[in-house]
Amino acid sequence: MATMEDVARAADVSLSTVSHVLNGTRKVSPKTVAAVNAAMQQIGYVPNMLARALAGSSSGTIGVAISAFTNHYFSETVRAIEAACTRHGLMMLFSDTHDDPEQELKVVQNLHQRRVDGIVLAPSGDPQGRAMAYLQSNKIASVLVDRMSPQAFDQVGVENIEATCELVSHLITVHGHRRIGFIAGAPGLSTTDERIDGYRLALARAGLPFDPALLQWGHSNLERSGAATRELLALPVAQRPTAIVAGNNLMTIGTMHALRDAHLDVPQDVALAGFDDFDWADYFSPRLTVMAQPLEELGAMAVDLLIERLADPQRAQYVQRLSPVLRVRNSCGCS
Amino acid sequence: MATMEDVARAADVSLSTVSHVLNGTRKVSPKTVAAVNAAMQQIGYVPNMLARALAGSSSGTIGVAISAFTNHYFSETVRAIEAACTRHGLMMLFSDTHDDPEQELKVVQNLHQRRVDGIVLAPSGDPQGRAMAYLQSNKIASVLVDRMSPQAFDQVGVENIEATCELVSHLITVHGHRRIGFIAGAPGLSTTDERIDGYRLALARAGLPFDPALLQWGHSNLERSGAATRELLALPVAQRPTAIVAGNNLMTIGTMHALRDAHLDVPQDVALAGFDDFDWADYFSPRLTVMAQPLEELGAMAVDLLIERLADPQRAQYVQRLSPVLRVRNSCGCS
DNA sequence: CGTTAAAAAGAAAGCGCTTGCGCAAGCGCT
DNA sequence: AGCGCTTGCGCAAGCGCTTTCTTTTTAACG
Repeated sequence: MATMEDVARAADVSLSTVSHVLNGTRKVSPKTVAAVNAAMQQIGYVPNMLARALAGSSSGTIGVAISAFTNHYFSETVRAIEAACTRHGLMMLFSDTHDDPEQELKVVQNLHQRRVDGIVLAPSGDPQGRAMAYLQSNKIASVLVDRMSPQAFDQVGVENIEATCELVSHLITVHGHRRIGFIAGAPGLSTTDERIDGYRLALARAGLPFDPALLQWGHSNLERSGAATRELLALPVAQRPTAIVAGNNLMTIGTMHALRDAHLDVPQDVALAGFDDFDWADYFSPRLTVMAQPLEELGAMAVDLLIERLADPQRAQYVQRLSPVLRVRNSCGCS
Repeated sequence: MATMEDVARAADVSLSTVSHVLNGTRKVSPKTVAAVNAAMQQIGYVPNMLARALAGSSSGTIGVAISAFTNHYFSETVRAIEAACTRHGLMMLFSDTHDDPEQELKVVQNLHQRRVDGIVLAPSGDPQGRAMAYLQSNKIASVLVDRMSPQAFDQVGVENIEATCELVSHLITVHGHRRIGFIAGAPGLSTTDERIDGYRLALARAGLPFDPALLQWGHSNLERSGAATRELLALPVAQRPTAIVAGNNLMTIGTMHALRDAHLDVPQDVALAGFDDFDWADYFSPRLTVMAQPLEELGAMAVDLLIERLADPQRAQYVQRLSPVLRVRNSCGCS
C-alpha cells in the first residue's frame, strides 16, 4: 500500500513536505501543493491514521461505553453521539457494557489501549465504581452520560426530579388521581433514585401521603415491571392505584402489558404514563403519554463537553442537566 | 505514559522479551515471565494498540458502515455485530451512512484510513456503487449485510422471496383474502425487489391476478407508506384490498397509522402483516403479525464471514441467506 | 551586485511496538 | 574435551507518520 514516502518520491519532494501539504501544517508553495496532490491522486494514496496517531497525539477517535443492549433509549443516545462525532470529524469506537461492572471495566480498558482521545461512559451501577476509578487514575478525558455521579467528571444527563414530578402531577391535577403507583428502575442508578424523588415530590406538593405499597421495583426491565404491576393490582381495592407511572420506557411497556393481561382498560380503569419517549409510543393504543428526553442534545452535548475538555484538560468539571419534555397523549386520560 | 521500554527496564530484560511475554509469541522462561508481569503491574503499563497495529498487521478493529439512522432494524443489526465483535476480541468502529451514497463513500474511506481489518457494509442504493467499488479496488476485506449485490462480495442477508411469499400466502390461504395490497420499500434496494417478487410469487401460486394498483411504494419510510396506504384505500370498493402487507417495520407502522386515521379496524376491516419484527410489535394493538429476521445471527454471521476472509483472502466468496421466521399474532386476523 | 532576511523545503529523530536474525549458555552424547 | 542441539533472549530494523531543526532558494533593498 502506498505510503507518504511513495507520494514524496512521485512528486519529487521530501516526505515532510507531503505531510505538511496533507495537514496544512505550514506554508507550501502552490506549485508544490499541486504536484503533491497530483501525486497522491495518481498513486491512490490513503493516509494511515494509525501512524498519524502514533506520531502525533490525537487519534481522532472517541470511545463510547454504554449499555445499548439493555435499552433502546441508549441506542438512540449512541446514535446521537455518533452523529455528533461525525459532525466533528471524529470516529466512534463503540463497545457495549451490558450494564455489567466487569464488562464495563474491560471495555474502558480496551478503549484506553486503543488510545481513544476520550471516552463517553454511561456508568453501570457498580458499587465500587471501578471503571470510573480507572478513568480518573489514568487521567482519561471522559464524560458521563445519563447516569450522574458525585465524582469529579464532566457529566450530562437530564433533570429527573422535576420532570418526574411534572409527569406525576399531570395525573394528579389534570385527572384527579390520588392513588398513583410508581414502578421504579434498577437500584443503584442515579436516575432511579431521582425519579423516585420526583414521584414523592409530586405527592408532597399535592398534599398526598406516600404509601410504600404503591412504590414497586421494576428493575428497569420489561418482565420485572410486569410483576411489579401485578403487585400493585393485587392490593386491596381501597389501596389500589388508579394511575401508574413507570420509570422508563421498558417498564412502561411491561406495565401496559400487565394491565392488558389483567383485562384492564387504559386509561379507563387505570391511567398510565411513563418516563422516556420512544419511536412508537405514539402508535400504541392508547397512545402513550410520556416524558421525553432530549436524546439528540444529550449526545451532542456529551461530545461537545469531551471536545472542550480535550482542548483544555485543566478546565473545571461541567455538569449539565437537560430538560425532558412532557408529551401528552392518551394513556393518561387526556382527550 | 509507560511504554514497553519502561517495562523492559524495570524487569531488566529486553524490549523484545516484554513483547513476547505480552503476546505469547515465543517461549519465555517462567521466571522471566513473572518478572515482566510484575513490572507491568507495578508500572501500570497499558499496551498501545496503535503502535501494535502499526508495527504488526492487524488493528483488531473492524469498521461498520450501516444506516442505523433510517431504521431501527439496523440498530439491532449493529448491536448484533458489536456483540459478535466482542466475542472475537475485536472492536467496532461505527459510522452511519444515512443511506446516502456520498456519505457512504466517505465513511468507507474513513474506516479504511483508520486501517480497520475489515468492513461490514449495508450498501446504500447507490446506482454507481461507489463505496463497493472503492472496497474492491482497495482490496479491503468486507462483507455486505442485508442488501445483496451481484458483485463478488461475501454477503449475508435474509431470504426475502420465499419469506414474503409465506407472509402473503398466510393471508391468502388462512384468511381467504384475495385482494392484497403491498407497500414496497425504497427502489434500488435488493430487498425491495425481492420482497415484491415474493408478493407476486404468492399471488401466482394462489392463482390470483397481479393488480398493479395494489402495489404501492412506501419508500421504506413511515410517512410515505401512510400515503401509499391512502392510495390503496382510495381505490374503488371492488378493487380495494382487504389485506395489506408492508415491506418493512417502518412501513408497517405507517400503514397501521393510516388505517387508524381512516377509522378502519385491523384486522376486522383490513388485515395487516409486515416484514420485520421489532421490539414492540407484540405490544401494539392489535399485536402485529410479522416476518421476523434473525438479526442476531445476521450480525454474527457477518463478523464470522469477515474473520474467515481475513484468515484466507483467497477464499471464494460466500453468500449466505438466513431464513426469517413468521410470527403470527393478531393483525392478520388470527385468534 | 552584494547582503540579508524571509520563504520554501529537506533531513532526521522519534512515536511504541513486532519480528527476523543471531548469540550464548546448557544439555546429552561420543 | 568436543560436538551439535535446543532453549532463552537480546539487537536492531522497520511500520508510516509528525515535527524540530537546518539548509537551500528566493526576493528585497541599498
